[in-house]
Amino acid sequence: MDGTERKGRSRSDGTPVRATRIQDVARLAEVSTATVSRALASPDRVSPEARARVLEAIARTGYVPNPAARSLRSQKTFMVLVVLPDLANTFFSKILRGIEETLFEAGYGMIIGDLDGSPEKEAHFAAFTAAGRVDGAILLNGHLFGQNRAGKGTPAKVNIPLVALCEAIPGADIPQIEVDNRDAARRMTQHLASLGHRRIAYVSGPADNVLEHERFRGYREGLAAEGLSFDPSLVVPGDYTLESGVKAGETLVSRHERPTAVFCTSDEMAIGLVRTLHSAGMSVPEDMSVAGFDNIEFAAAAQPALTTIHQPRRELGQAAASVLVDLLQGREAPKRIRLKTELVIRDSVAAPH
Amino acid sequence: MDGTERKGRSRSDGTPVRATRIQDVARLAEVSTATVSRALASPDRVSPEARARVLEAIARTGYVPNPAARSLRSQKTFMVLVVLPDLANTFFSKILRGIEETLFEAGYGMIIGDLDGSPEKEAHFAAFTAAGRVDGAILLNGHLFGQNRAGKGTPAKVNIPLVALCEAIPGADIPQIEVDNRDAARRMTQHLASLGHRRIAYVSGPADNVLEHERFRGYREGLAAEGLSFDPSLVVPGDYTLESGVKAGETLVSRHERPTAVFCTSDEMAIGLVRTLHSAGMSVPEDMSVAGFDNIEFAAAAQPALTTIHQPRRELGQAAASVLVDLLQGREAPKRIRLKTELVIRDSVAAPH
DNA sequence: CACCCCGATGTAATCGATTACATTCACTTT
DNA sequence: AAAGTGAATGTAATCGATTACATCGGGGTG
Repeated sequence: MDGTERKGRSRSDGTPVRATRIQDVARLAEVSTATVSRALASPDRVSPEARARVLEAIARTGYVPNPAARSLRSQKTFMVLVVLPDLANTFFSKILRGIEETLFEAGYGMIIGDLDGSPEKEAHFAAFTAAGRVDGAILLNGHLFGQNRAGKGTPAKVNIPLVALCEAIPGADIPQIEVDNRDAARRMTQHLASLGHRRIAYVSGPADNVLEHERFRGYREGLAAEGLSFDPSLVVPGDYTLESGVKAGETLVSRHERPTAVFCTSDEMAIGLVRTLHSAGMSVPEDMSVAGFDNIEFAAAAQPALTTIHQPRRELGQAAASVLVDLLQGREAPKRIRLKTELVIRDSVAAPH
Repeated sequence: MDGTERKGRSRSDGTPVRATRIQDVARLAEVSTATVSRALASPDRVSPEARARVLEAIARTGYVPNPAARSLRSQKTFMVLVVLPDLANTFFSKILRGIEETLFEAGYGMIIGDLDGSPEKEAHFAAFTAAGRVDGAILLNGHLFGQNRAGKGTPAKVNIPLVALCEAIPGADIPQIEVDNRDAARRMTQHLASLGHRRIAYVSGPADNVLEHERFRGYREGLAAEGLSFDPSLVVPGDYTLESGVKAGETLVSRHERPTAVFCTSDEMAIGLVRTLHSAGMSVPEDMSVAGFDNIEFAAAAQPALTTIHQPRRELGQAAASVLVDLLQGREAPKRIRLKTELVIRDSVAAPH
């Protein structure tokens, strides 16, 4: 041993081990710390021999650069924040997987911010971002960090690349990744009409939802394209939850003149609605066809298996992450990406009796 | 203006804004940086007047400490890594929510590591952890970072607090948070028996799964407690997936002497099994009772609504996070926490016909 | 041969907060 | 009154990597 302390291995006494530093590597490779750093960051700026010695030393010591130091100096964290309203919702978690995947490949880590409906948390994550703990963020919540809300104190300005995913953020000038909701709703409506349905009900999402507007527009366009007139009494309000589907079902069952088909703008609502119909002694699709939206896991397992619209969730996540990475690395990125959906035909829809 | 540059607000020209530093606050409050730091970290070590001036200056500038600098100096990141096998699985995402919640309250951020079955990613996250990017980790994957695997190079030793959640890690000396699987399985088995069922089938999880062993043990104990003998032919292999439930259903339907009740060790399998029974013209619970495990979201929405065992997922996450935070802050923490499950009685189980 | 250029490398400033150590000053103790 | 005590604060070293600038030496050019 050469007397200079600081080893990478654990000592026999209980002294806490200190990680190898760039200096240790430099000493071992008999070069300066600058050369070590360069050998890693821009290999073509050092001679092949030096590079080889450095790599050898790194392998021997198991050196890993200290991210805090690196980040302090270079103002980069290689971390991305993903903000979403509800982590427990499968719809999001599949998207998250796509995001994580792509970020991982690009060398970025993913930090999750679950808002849980709390504005306090939203503010926290905004501050978090402003503090420079992440290089960029993906927003799944349809808000821009309470930017335009009445908040206390100086609303820390967020100056890093942002990407909006799924939920559009009105008025924000950031790239948006989404599914073509209008087109999807139109296609489903036309699918129902093409089977012979004339009275097609629509169970909506929350009225203030941007997605909802698009889907509703698609529904009306679909009706028009098939020469059907729009009947406001066939629109039943919902909020994407299973419970609201149950309620919508009750509304429809109590009607004199029932629709022959119902287009629900979420699978959960469709499943709730089917349940109500069953309780009322009706069967699906014989007495009424029911279509959903999203193609969640259980759409296929439901009884009857649900005809619905598949959203490419993993791909949505990948696309958003990939746009963000482009922005982070100074490349150009499209302002808007619209992914295609797919009509998934199963058993809950049939021709009217 | 006093000539010293560096403001917190944006300049009219396009110069990128630099965040306020502790020095800016110190100057404004007319104290040293040390006093600012102390005013934040240990308020009782500075005079009330100084503290007030510092807080005032912080409020005016919107100062947020630079985490990289703080972390470099203090060797703390206030980040926790959560490693799990599949982010898209609802079972995990609800747990995640509990974790995030608790970590958030304690001031920690959550980084997600989705393994996705790739050993490469596992190694990456191990290195990630070893590099000191997080203060601790929660493992949901039943592995200890490939610690005892044949890997290339020096396997970076992980020296930070770890907590195992749900999946036990055999031989690892780290705190474990789990549900009492054995007790739960025993209770469900006894519930079925108490309704009069004598032939109770068991659809298992993967044979090498620690949880599975516990549940199987509980099943046998339940039988014994009710004076029923164990019949190996009533054990059908599964792997927790819906598809394996479908298969298990086919196996059972083809039997001469069918069981009157089936206990599936996951809800997904139970749902798949019910589907097969329906296709075979049988009805549940009239012709056969079916019970699940986990109480996933759709257990209640399934047709018939599934009798199952509820795992307190959010609480599991909270407990794990809270144990980890205790460890991180140098407090004592229990070596093992077992949360109680709940028997959820719905419609898929009834007395035999 | 003198000069310039360029690639390879080293030296040391820098990022921003924490904290060991030093200093100051008011007040108590003997 | 001298000395000691302790609270409040300041000075500057420190964490570890990056990188602007300096240096060195070899090869090409006039």
